[in-house]
Amino acid sequence: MALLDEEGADRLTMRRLAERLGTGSTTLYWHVKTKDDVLDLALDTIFAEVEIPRESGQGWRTDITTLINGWRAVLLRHSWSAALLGRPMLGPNVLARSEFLYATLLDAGVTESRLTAAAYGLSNYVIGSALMQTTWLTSAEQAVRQAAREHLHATRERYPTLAAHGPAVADDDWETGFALGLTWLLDGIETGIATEDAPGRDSIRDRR
Amino acid sequence: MALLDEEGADRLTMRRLAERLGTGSTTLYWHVKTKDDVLDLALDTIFAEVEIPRESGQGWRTDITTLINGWRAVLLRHSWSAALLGRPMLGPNVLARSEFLYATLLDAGVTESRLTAAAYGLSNYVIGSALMQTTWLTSAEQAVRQAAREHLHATRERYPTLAAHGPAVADDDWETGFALGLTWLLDGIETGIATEDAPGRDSIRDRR
DNA sequence: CTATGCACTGGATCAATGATCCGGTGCTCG
DNA sequence: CGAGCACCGGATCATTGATCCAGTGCATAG
Repeated sequence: MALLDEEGADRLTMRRLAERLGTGSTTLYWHVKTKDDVLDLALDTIFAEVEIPRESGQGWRTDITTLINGWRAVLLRHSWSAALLGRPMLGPNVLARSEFLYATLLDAGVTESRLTAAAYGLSNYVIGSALMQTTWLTSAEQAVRQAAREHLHATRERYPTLAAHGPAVADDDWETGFALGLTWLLDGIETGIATEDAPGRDSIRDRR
Repeated sequence: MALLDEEGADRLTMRRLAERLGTGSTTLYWHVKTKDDVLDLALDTIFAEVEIPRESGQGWRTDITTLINGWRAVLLRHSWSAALLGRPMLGPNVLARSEFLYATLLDAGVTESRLTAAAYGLSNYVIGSALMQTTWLTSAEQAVRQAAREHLHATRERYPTLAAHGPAVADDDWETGFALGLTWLLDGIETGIATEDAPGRDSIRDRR
């Protein structure tokens, strides 16, 4: 984790990791089958940092917002993690957060027909956002971002709108933008609860 | 592109690519600086397949929906692409689509304060969705998916909700789920147009 | 017709890296 | 005290991205 946080995913080598641990590189293979296992373990480990709201009594929107924001914060704090999300996440910590997400949505009255859409929508939004942001903050460090801005400026007659109302730059833009999109998704989910439009099927709330 | 489509990103080697092109591996480095350039070029190439709606007259929601759906379709068609999205996308084709997105939103009356949020929200949502879906459809092929289902079933007392209302399996689930989340985002964006809540700032529509 | 220059090619080669083989090493428990 | 086992690591291999440099063929100038 320390090695990943400090130098990024591409600088993680079995040899470097072993050196960091004060051991031989081949020793690692006694504890781990492949390097991918190391990444899978690291990825699941950071999810333990995401606090699960318990019995907050603030309502499902608040709970889910807390979870999603915490998820995003962790992904951004460990900037190497977002690029690794393209692998199956089946670790216990990831599953525990998913369990909470599903349970909270279900408890809030989200119909099963919309349940996966809601859970996946929220997850995908976080993943995409974190991936996009870390792409521009870390892999660029400054060189690529500068080059991007210059390139946009140089070709501004071809992409006038993009050059004028360019992509986010300040940190606040990322924050408020993410929060805004999250409320849109939550509003949509909430509307699905109030207005049940799946005919012939009782809502969960009615069954209680 | 053919090599990537057939065998995936991890099987793309400079040697294999050269062999496929009937040339020596080192020859490639005359035309391309690094392997990353190849990936960047490939990534921008597939964006050319996304058709930009032109003068449809169907309204901004239809146009944007068409663009986003086309974007998603391309990412899914080339299943290697989603995992590569964690790199700066500055190719002309990508920029052209972004330009259209920004311009359409702006023309629809989205205030500048919400413009980046809307554009990024939509983009991030597509990226996250495509990444998630391709992760489960390709990298698993079947083995991982099967293992995941068994694992969920084996530990169902720990994750009861997740096991009962498990993640999407059928193709239709992905489609409808994505469409649903997209409408939520669009609804949120549309609400921002109708109800202007940024005090002291005129909406673009008012200035016309 | 020839010479010059240049776009382009590819075999040899290097360094880094993931992974395996296999012979140790030290601790524990009977 | 000795057997068994969890654990270690040097040597080694195959793969891969990338570079060096000696060509090769073609077009154009003289």
